[in-house]
Amino acid sequence: MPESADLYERIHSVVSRIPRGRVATYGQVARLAGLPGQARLIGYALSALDDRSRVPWHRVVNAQGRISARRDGSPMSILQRLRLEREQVRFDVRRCIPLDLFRWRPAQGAPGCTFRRQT
DNA sequence: CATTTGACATCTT
DNA sequence: TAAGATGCCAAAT
Repeated sequence: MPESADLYERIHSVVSRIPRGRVATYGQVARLAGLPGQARLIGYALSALDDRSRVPWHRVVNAQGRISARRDGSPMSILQRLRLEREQVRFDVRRCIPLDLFRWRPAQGAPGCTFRRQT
């Protein structure tokens, strides 16, 4: 893949791979997109999305498993929770998603599989 | 062109 | 455990 591809495009590509009923953290998406340590960019890339886009932006949460509130106070975070619950993703009383159970594990290696991701 | 801001993560008090 | 500081980068101002 060309390195010159737009960062946002790469980010959207990774987010699009998150399967239904699972979530990924901003940092995780950044790492998978080849942008280690640039978790902030993920949110910006997602906010730039069009409403018509099919990218599952709602499957991205912060490192605590919580839905990040918008600065401008837009109610999108509520829609995000609704969409996740619609996919059977559960929240605990602290409004946190148990990442142990719902975190997306790309290319879940079968036992004995010698797959390694990006060096 | 310099600053500010923003859907974060991680380290350091 | 909680609160503050820092790194990072693209867009908006």
